[in-house]
Amino acid sequence: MSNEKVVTRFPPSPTGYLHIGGARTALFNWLFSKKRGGKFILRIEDTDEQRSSDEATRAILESMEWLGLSWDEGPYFQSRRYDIYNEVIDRLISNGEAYHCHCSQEDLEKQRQSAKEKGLKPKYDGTCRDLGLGPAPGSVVRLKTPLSGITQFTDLVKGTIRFDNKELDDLIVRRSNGSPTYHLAVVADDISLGMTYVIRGDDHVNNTPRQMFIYKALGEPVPKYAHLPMILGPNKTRLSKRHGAMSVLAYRDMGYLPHALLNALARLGWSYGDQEKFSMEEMVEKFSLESVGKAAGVFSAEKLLDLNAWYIRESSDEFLSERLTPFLERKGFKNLDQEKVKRVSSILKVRSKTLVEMAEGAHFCLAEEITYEKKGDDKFLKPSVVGLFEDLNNRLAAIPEFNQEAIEKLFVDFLEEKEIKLRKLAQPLRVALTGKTASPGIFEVMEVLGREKVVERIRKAVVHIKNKMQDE
RNA sequence: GUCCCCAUCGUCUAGUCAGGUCCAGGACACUGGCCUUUCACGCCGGCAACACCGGUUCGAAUCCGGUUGGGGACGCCA
Repeated sequence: MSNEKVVTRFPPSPTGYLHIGGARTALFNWLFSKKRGGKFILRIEDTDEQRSSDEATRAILESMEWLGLSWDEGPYFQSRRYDIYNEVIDRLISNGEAYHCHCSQEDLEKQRQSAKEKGLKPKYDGTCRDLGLGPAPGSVVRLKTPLSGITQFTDLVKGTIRFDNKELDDLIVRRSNGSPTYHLAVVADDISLGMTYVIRGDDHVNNTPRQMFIYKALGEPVPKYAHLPMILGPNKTRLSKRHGAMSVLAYRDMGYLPHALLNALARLGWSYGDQEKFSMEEMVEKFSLESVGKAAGVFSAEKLLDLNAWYIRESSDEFLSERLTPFLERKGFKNLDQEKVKRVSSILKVRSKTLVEMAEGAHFCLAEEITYEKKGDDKFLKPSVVGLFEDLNNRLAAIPEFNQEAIEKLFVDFLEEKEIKLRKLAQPLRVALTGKTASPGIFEVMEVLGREKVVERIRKAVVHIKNKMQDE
């Protein structure tokens, strides 16, 4: 392992929430810096004053924190670093690497139009390039890019990529309102923050040569690049809000564990043999840019769900009850007994794919009253079980210890005496105790519910059945 | 349109750099069965792919060329 300094960054622009694609870029940068003992920097690219919002910034920070992708430096805000960019632009101008351009936006638009009509790539024709113009109202500053030659770089995931410089035009580095453009700000920041690796989405491949021009004009070393393949929506086109580009926070609210999301994201594009599940430590230890694939991929919500279910199953009761609490509170449960939440978590975790599902499943245990599911009520709460329920209730009230083991023993004797199968009794009882036809094991349910509630609910079920009989 | 990139089961992928051990492995989904007090979990089994064409080679998923298909970029957005 080299002792090369590693500095990576994640630079979202706060024009919307953080979605899957951004989160994966952040994750890969984070993993790479951790793996190499480097630094991970968060930078907010808010140079577009129109579209940036504080709300989006907050959502991004909240998402990063929830995911646990901690940053070593930042967040830096580009909007507060204009001095740096202006200094760089002025240097470019005085070095003759950039020039003032007076072309109007209308002219440029016309140029683009006619280029397209001729089947050419729309690009600036360089009208002002050698005019030696000075600044003027409404003018911009453009970089003087090479007119010929080849620009190439070795992408750490895609290999060598080369561009003919003729394909590129003189990009704007300072807008007519005086603000720096994306390319300029990115390069200036990456230089000033000492970035050594730029790991970003595939959609930036074409931006790379442009940014390399700026580095060269400034006489600065170019960082190493790694372009991650795009994440596609289910329709195989770019992820959009219509097609699965949900906010990271939406996943949180749907009851996903951050670790599950991170694991799913890691496996989208990166692999380590056949391994599917990784602890965060393993992810860091095993991550490498060489094993990142080149092809774009579709994010699978089903796989995420499976992973989430697995991580829930594997989590401790302690951890789960903590995570579950906000979801229970959202359902209106207040002053929760944490011990009880822990116990219900333990019997629910094997059958919950999300925390939302789990909170739903915990209802029977935490709510004062339950309502019977129509289907279960009709099918199982019948007059034929009244006698059994009453008899059973007397015995449940009488056993010394009210735990699973004791209850099960009581049942064995009871069933033998009545000469019935457990299934004859379990389903009606399940409906009586939980209101539902599906629940954790009936003995587990009883223990978690506690003797008092069990006896009460069986009694209420008996009353309920008798009422139904009268109504008929 | 021009440029850049990509191409293994429905999806994520292993295998491709160092061609034979791959009539292609794993996972998710789907599906048959077992277990069983329900629902799950778990276990056993099934379905299912090297885009196409040509070349190199004794031999190609793997190397080369082309075709097709897909994605991305072409902004005073990032």
